[in-house]
Amino acid sequence: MEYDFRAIEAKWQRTWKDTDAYKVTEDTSRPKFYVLDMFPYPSGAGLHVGHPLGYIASDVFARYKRHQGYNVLHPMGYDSFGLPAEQYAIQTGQHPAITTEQNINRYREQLEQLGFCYDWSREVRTSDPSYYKWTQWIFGELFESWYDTQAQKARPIADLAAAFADNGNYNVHAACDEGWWQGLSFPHFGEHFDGTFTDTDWASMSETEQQEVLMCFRIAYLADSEVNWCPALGTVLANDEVKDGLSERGGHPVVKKTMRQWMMRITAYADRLLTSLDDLDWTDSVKEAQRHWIGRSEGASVRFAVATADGQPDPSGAEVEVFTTRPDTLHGVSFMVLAPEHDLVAGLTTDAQRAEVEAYVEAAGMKSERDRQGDKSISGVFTGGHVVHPVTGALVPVWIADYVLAGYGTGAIMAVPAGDERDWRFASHFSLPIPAIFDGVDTTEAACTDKNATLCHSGEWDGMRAGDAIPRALDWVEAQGCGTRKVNYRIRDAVFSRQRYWGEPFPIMYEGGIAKRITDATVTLPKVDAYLPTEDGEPPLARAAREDWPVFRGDAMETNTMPGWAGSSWYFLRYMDPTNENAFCDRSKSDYWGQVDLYVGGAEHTTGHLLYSRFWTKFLCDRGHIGFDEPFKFMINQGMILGRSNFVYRIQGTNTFVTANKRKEQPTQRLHVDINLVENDKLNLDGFRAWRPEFANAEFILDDDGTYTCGHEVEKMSKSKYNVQTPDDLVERYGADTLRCYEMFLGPLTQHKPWDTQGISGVHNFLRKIQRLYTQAAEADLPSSSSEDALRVVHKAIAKVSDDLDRHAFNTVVSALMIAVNDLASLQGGLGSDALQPLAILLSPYAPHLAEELWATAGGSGSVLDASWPQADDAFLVEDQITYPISFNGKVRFQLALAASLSASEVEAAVRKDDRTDAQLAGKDIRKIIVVPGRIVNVVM
RNA sequence: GCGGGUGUGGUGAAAUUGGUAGACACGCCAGACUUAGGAUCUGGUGCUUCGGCGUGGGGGUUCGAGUCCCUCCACCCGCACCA
Repeated sequence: MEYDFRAIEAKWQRTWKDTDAYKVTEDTSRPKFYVLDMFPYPSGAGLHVGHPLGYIASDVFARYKRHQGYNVLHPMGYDSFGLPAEQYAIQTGQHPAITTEQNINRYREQLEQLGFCYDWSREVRTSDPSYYKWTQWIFGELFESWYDTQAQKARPIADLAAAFADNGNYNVHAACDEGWWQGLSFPHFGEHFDGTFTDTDWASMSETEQQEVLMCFRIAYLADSEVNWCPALGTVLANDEVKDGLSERGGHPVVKKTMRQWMMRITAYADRLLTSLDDLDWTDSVKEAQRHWIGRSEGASVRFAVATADGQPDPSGAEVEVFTTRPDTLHGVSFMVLAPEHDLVAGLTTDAQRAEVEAYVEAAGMKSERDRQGDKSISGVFTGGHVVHPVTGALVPVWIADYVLAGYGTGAIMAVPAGDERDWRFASHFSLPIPAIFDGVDTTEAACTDKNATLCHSGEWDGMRAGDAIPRALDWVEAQGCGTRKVNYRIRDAVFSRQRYWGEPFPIMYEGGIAKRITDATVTLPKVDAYLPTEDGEPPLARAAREDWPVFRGDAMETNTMPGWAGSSWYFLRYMDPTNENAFCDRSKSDYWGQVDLYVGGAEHTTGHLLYSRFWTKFLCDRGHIGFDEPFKFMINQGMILGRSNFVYRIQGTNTFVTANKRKEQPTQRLHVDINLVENDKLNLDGFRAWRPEFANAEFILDDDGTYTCGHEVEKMSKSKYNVQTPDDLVERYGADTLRCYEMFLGPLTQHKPWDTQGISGVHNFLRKIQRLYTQAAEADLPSSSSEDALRVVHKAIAKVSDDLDRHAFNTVVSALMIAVNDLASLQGGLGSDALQPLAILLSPYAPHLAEELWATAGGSGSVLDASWPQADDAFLVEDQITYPISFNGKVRFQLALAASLSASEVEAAVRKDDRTDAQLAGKDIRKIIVVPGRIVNVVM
């Protein structure tokens, strides 16, 4: 009987739909399991075979867990705000919602034909108002919270206002920017204000002033931040869109512009984001990326007094603060370097140096961040100013250079050329002194960064190992009052505003210049006449008049939108309670479903996503909205499926194409050819001529057997390389079950691997073969008990498949099933329902449609979906005889079948007795015999 | 430069704790059935000078190493002047 996959798959997909087979609800009587895929951005191109790889793996696992009795949550949705739909809208005027809807429909169709066990009733779309209503709500909560650094958690902003009213900010430990009060100009905050205020001060402030103070402490806050502004294009550009101060597209001038932006105080969570990584079951590479992004380093903040012209500490108390991880090298400081943007540059610069310094600062300002980072050449300018060395009292010249970044640490460094490679290069380039501070190490040719070096010329630290001197130096610096211990982070607060249309509007209105949260309605996107920013640089939403806004409050609405990561930072929670209109997710539901037990997605571009969703999860936990503070307990990153491109070779200047085997005979041009015109690297000549008009009269130089062999190469799948394989074609030809099994069979999930359509036939044959087994058994009236040999095969498979799935080895499961089927086929009968029913269950995570069919054939009742996962019976796994490989000095020479019950010494005796042993010894003595019971025997001669 | 990873037949790969390297497939070769099917079945298929040699190269530990240690090389990914 034919394997009619089309009929089978259509039938079961209909049945599942009709019976709501994949609908899940909370059920406290059963353990839960949450399997999540990284939801896709629905692009216009649809899915290619690479996309479903992770979805198939998670689907297999979800089904496996269901068989094991878990209540499995396995949802799917769309990250549907994004740039491509907006760009399309700018070009065509079509509303991005329409484009998005079309793309989603296409995705849904493609996903559904693959037979995934998603509970579609839980689908979410980040661009849907019923979803982004709650993204806005979370933003509102962030806006109405501050971070208590003592309690190490977020708290309501009302608590902070109450504390201020009660006792000023004396005992308040709130995360905020250093010098948060700078930029605020209230009567109470005079020139010498140090950031501390009293309850009386607070009470004397106006409403507006109080709000301005509170804004400095909110977790979601407004602040001035520098962006790349391109007036000609009327838009803000990302750093990588700017080259040499000009826009990459069009070559228009770009200027740095300070804009008021929404920010997220993720820095408050830096330490928790770092430490809780240890408990996550993620790959080291992903965790390392998180650690690097957070970039924690321990050291000291050291203050150098600014020197007056006569070399005395400036009486105004002006100081340059630097961050260093190597306070032990303090005696090696021979100069100081400030970032060109540093506040004190102007003040330190002497008149003689002013022109040169200003030119350098201006040039640095013109360069984009990216160019500055890409340029490794050494440049810098002496300011003419000096600071006083806190230990030696010596004058230290101050330079500016763009290798010092304004955005990291304090934007200033103490340069120790003997102990730092960059400082060393700078010193030798400008012929600055390189004081020797390491005993017996010549630092005239290179810096010494080894912490095992011994210090010298370093006062009381002489003779100490540098690494050991660090804590001493920290104590010393603190005792002297010229510095403090400090932990520095690389991570910056995240800019949360985008000047885009197709994103979440902020639930924020302005009243008297004060930003206020809108709580009485969902702010939906207004109608606009174009999706571009306005000419004076306002975001697209600023095009909307008051009446264009479905919800308008206050004097003005916030016109920025949220960045792409807003909606994806919490979507895993919405799946738990997708239609709740009163909460983002009911606490009882998030308590039940809890953390994601298995998160599957690509490792590319996930560092930010993971960081932000971890941040929001911790915040929601702090505020009591959920009961856990890490979203994804365990994560697998699937590898990319690469395309296999085919090439034809055109002889230069002709319309003649030469087969790959003969192309070396003349100069040729290599052209991508559509893989659909190639079978087994042989070109379909007629198809090629019909492919494009210019090839209609193509001539060919063929192989001697009359065929045209194409060249091939493994590359990323892309339309322009004509190597895209869609799942649709393959489902049509082989069925979803075959495609599912094949994608898993291809190789380890986490590895990148090339797609090879040829191999799919092997998996397809396997499914046909297994169906034949069942039909034959059914024709033999399906006995209830099978032969012992058959049961051995099945129980071996049960053990292997269960074990492999438990360690997420998805590829070897298919092999194990193939082996079982091959073995059963060669038994020629003896198959009954006690073998065939468990086998159908083993198959069902991979080939759910066929498994349903086989389950029914094998006399199973109901759907296979809820059949309990079979247990391997040890009685069928133990062998009574073991064929030992007998090796001599590690080389296997013959096999010896022995009873499995024999002890090691009995095995040894049997080996000694065997005639073949004597032959191998050839007169030599046996020094030792190693017996590994059940495994191997090694005779040492 | 730093961090992470990978390296095994013609190809995708397997080998879970150190115990017969190459399972399972693709491809290829030969044959059968048939005559044109994207069909099915059977057998073979790491290399070999038939002694052996083989998991990127070299060294080590071990009775025994793809697996552990040292070292070097190649490739891929991420970060990249982070003080």
